[in-house]
Amino acid sequence: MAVSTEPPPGPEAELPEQMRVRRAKRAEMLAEGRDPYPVAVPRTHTLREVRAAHPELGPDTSTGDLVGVSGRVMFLRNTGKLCFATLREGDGTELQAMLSLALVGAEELARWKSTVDLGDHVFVHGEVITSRRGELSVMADSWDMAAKAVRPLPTVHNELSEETRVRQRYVDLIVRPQAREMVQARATVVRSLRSTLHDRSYTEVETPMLQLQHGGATARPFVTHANALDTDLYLRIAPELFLKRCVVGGIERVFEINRNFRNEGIDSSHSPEFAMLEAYQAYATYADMATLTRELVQASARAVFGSTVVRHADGSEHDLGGEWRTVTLHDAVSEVVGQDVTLDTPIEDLRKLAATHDVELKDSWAAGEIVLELFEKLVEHTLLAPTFVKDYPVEVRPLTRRHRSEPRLAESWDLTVFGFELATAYSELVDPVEQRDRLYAQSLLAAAGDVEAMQVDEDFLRAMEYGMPPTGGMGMGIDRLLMTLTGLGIRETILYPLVRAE
RNA sequence: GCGCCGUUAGCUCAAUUGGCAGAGCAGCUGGCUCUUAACCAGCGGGUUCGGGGUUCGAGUCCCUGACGGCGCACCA
Repeated sequence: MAVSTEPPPGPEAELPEQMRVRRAKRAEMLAEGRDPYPVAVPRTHTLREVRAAHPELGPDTSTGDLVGVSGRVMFLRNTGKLCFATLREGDGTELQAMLSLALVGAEELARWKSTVDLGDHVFVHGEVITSRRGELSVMADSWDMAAKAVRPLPTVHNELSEETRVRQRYVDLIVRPQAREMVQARATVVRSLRSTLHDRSYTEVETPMLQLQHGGATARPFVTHANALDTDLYLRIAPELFLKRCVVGGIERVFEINRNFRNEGIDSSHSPEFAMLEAYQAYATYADMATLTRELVQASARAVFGSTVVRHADGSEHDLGGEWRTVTLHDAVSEVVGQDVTLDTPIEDLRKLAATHDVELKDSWAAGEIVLELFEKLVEHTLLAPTFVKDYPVEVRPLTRRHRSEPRLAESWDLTVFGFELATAYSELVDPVEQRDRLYAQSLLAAAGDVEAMQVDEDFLRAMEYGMPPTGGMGMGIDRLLMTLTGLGIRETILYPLVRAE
């Protein structure tokens, strides 16, 4: 084998051909004294502004308007003496640029052809015209690089693989309009939620995400460490206990929109970090919170779609308008199994029912837990229209106030839409003595090894002892609200979902 | 955590029983003054996810690891 006279292969030599070519073009520009990354370009109009100023021009028209525009090159069509490029700016607006030999001269035209690649940001100055085909364009009298891309854009005409979309969301945003739309939809929804709550005299607060004790939900937390305090801290699984402290303190309508962290399974509807709205209202009950929740969701739909009719990615339309169905847990199960299931149904009958429907049960389960399991396995996925499922057995809502007329039930509901849980609410437990008993029971579970059980938060109990007014509380997943509105998976609604290291 | 499927050019994907790794777009060279995923002619581009094995010969078969998808379990 001959000895190579080439320099030893370095990182440059190992780059794909297309990246070497683009880096060479960048180097060429520098060698010619041209900056491939100028600090500014003399832009006078956005592409959108140019389009807005000339909405209806016929083919082959000159306007006399001189503009300086810039954008990312999305398509290139070079002929011998006339070049076309489609420029695009951040909001997706596109405008054609044209460069002709007659106007820019041979040297500048050649420089365009040899240095501009798909994906580059370019600046073009010239007259606003329409082409013979009627395409609104800027006919260049000069052009410059605004920012050279050294990595090739993926083919615009193929769908990116789901993994690339998630891992390289910036590329997804460049090539896929729906990705940009999701970002806007999410921002619109969050703005709408805040607006609806502010209209109802709610106060927004921010409570700790790093907590000494985790509570407010049953879930496995992430653990981290504070060096200054030499103590372990938990990333919060819910803001609930701090928001309730706010209610004790007199912030009688309070909400927070922020991230929770749960160290649990990851799938198409679960992310380890997820955005949540929690709202608490003094002198409200779970029924009031149902009305609030419906209004929040419907206002969000109107903010995004201009109507309560939501359009899913598959093209289907669903109307979330009007009143929503409310059904008790037991009635929901009764309907689907075709026989009456009530609080008085003997546990043996429930077990038989589970067996007939191939629902596996744990031996330790009480009647309420079996009914809930029947609901989750047989009913939940069938509830497509928004449905409040209410009045859960106390066994499965250990921290909730008892129902005012049936002590075996808790005043709580889950809102199910398109087969998954979107929100949950309670008439909150405010008796500090009972609260202490229940948290103590949880702590015994924790001591016995239940990683999801709550700890006894003495400061929270102290707050409760000062007296918390009757209060309704509600929690809603923001990501899931976006899923409800768009029909997409949770990883599509989160800009940068957690992914394993490459 | 368990099971099944997958990973091939910059991107999206092919490759028959184990027998010369291909296509479209993108790139490079040349041509073209009205293109719209332009067109015409030509050319280059690969650690077939990593490691090990079987075989005359492995993208293909076996073992192992990484990553991903789906299902189950857990959960909102």
